[in-house]
Formats: sequence, structure tokens, C-alpha cells
Amino acid sequence: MPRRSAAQVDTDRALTLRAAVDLASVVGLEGLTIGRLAEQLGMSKSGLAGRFDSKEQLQLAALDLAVDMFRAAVYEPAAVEPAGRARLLAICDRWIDYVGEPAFPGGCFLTTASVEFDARRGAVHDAVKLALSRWLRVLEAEAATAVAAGELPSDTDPAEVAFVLNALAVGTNCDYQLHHKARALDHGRRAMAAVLRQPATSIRG
Amino acid sequence: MPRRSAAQVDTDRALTLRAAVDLASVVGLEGLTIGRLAEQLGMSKSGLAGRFDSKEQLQLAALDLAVDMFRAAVYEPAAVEPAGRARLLAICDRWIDYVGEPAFPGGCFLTTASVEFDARRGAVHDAVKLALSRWLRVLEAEAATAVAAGELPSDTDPAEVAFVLNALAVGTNCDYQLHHKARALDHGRRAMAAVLRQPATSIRG
DNA sequence: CGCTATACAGCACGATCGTGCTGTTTAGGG
DNA sequence: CCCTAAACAGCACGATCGTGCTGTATAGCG
Repeated sequence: MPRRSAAQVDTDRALTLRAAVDLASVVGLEGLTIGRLAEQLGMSKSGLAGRFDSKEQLQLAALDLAVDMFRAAVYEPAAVEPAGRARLLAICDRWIDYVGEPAFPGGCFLTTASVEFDARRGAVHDAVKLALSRWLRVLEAEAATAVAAGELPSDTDPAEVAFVLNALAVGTNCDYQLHHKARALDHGRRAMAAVLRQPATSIRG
Repeated sequence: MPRRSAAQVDTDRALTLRAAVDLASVVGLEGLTIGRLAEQLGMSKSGLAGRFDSKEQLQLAALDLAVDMFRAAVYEPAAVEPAGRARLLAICDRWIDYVGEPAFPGGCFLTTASVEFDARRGAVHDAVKLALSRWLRVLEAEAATAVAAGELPSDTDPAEVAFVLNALAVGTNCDYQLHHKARALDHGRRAMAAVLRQPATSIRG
């Protein structure tokens, strides 16, 4: 077919990647197959392959989109809250919402990709690791702000708060994806709230 | 080759499954391939396939072995402790040990299988779901015993304790497999201990 | 010492994988 | 209005997948 405008190419690529993310969330990033994705999009294998240099590039692009969608669903709505405990609470709330009604049919994409590629080598592993490290650092910075403001106990380790919140989210995602019981979301929410409980006697005010 | 004694067949099968579990912990239960496993064992594809009815049976057998190994590494050493909080603490301790030095190169097999098959249908999905449900019920029963004995706050929900402990273990496993930082194990241990903290004023004595 | 059942190798099958190459079609610049 | 460049279909390639069938060698029973 023809040469098309850059905008059209971009939206085509975006729609392609959106379908790729949906598919990969169910069958995994490795099960994300050129043939299957092409069939689902109603185009030929070579046509689809032409949009990406290789399967690995497709995996990386799908991962990027999934990270963007996670940030748009979880972080950005919470970023309107003031930094610190309030923002962390908003993040956790949105996070559990995201686990309960994920944008993808197969649950949190980052978690799936992390478990799938944690024991492999290559660009995809590195990209997953980088994305999750960055997210943990965001959480840690918020926790540090909260501690500095006296919104969390002064002996709180921000890195530990970030770790525990992430672990609870990952664990909640796994449980919910396996059993689809809303109680898992309640448990996850309550456990996160307990982590972010204010100090009994406020230190600075 | 020949007809062999039942004992020999059993140990051969056990060795085969042990290799299958190792391989699957890295490449996933779906990436566990007859050809790759046969090559690793130095035998032909058809020879290996003859030991199992189908690939799905191989996956189920590998899963069974992984569950047995998890129980042997985590639950059974802790079962010598008295039921309730002491046993839960021992379980958590062993659990984190298991995450830090898993019997398989790719981390906790159950977690990997759970994430891999949570969005699929079939016997493997059902088996994973059943195994994890049973484990959660074990944790919940121990937590209920602890609450009844006054070793945990009386308003504690045993199901929530079981859920949170499992979520922390899963999250710790994911983080550790991705980054291989011992600090993750410390964080996981501390968070689990916090969940099992004794009531400030013991109710029954 | 034969006989038989079994564990396995070897091979072939269709399907699907990722990736190239070759046309063909067409939108947009000159 | 051409003409170039991009997007894609169609096809083929070797590799690998799971699964059968066939032949063969041998341990253990009678």
C-alpha cells in the first residue's frame, strides 16, 4: 500500500501496540507472536513485521506502552495530591483500582513481564528491570517526603515502604488474577493503608 | 532399551522431572519444551515423550514436584513448631530463605506458574490455582489458631493475614529475582514479622 | 534358555515460529 | 502529471514445536 502521513502511521502503530499489549498480557511477552498479532489485526505477517525491526523491538515497544498506561492510570491522577503521604495514599488507591480493572485482560503487564523475564538475559529483561527500578524510586521519594514531613514515623525506612507497597501490589495482582475475588482487593487496600498509617503522636504538629 | 525395575523407572522419572522443574523455572512452564528437555537429558524427543502422555501431563507432573519441594523446604521444617504464631514465624523465615536460595534457578516455581497461567484455561491453570488455594488455607488455619490463642490481636482476620503474608512472599520473590539484592530479603522478613507482631497487651495472658 | 513386554531411538508429519526477499500498490513531493 | 518512496501482501526459508509410527534392544518371567 501507499505512503501515508506521519500522523496516520503513528496512530496505526499505536493501535498495533495496543493490540500487542492486550495479547501479551494474556500469553506473555514471549507468547506474543507476529503471526497471531497479525491475524488479530487482519494483516499479513510480513506487513506487521515491517513496522518493527524485530520481535524484540516489538516486545520493547509493547513494554513501553504498558509502562505509559500504568503511569497514566496510577501515578498521574495521584500526582495532583501534595507530595508525601497524601500522594502515596492516592497512588495506592489507584494502584488497587488498576489491579482490579486492569487496562489489559491478563492483569498487570509489568508484573507478568517481570516474572517472565527475570531469569533471562537481553534487552527486554533490562528494560523491565529499569522500569520497575524507576517506579520503586518514585515510591521511595514520596515516602521520604512523608517521613520528612512527619507524616510517617521518623524511624521509617523509605526504601522499605516502597518495597512493601510494591510487594503488596504485586501479590494482590497475582491473587486477583488467579481467583478474581474482590476480597483480594480489599485485603490489598487495607494492608497498604496499614503501611501508611500516620504516627500515633505526630512529631512536628 | 529394556524393561527395567519399577524402582529404576521411578528414579529416572524423578530425575527427569527434577530437570524439567529446573528448566521450567527459567523459561516458564510453556517454554518447557520436549526437545530442549530431551537434549539436556541426552535422550531423544520420543524417548522422553514416552514417559508422559503429553506435554500437559509433563507440565502437571513438574508442577506437582515443585509443590512437593516447596512444602519440604518451607512447611515441613516449620511444622515442628507449635501451631499458631510460632509456626507462622518459622514458615515465614523458611519462606524467605527459600526465596533467597530457591531450589530452582528461576525463583519460586509456583509464582512463575501462577503468573504464567492466570489468564489461561486448562488443567495447568486449575492445578496451580488449587495448589495455591491449599497453601493459603494452611496459612489461614495457622493464623486462626494464633488469634484464638491470643498470639495475635483478637480483631485479626486470619484470611487477611494469610493473604498479606503470601503477597509479601510473592513480591519479595519478584523483586529478588529481578535485582538479586539481599536487601529485598531483609525487607520481606521485616514486613512479615510486622504482620505477625504480638498484641501490645496480651489478652489471655 | 527362549518369550514377551517395555523403554527407547529414529524418523516423519503438519503446524507455527521469526525473518528475509520480491512484487504491487499508492500517497505525496517535484 | 509523473515518479519516487513507503507500506504492505505473498511467498519461501530453516528451525522448532508436539505427536505419532516403526524398529530394536534388553531385563525379567516362565
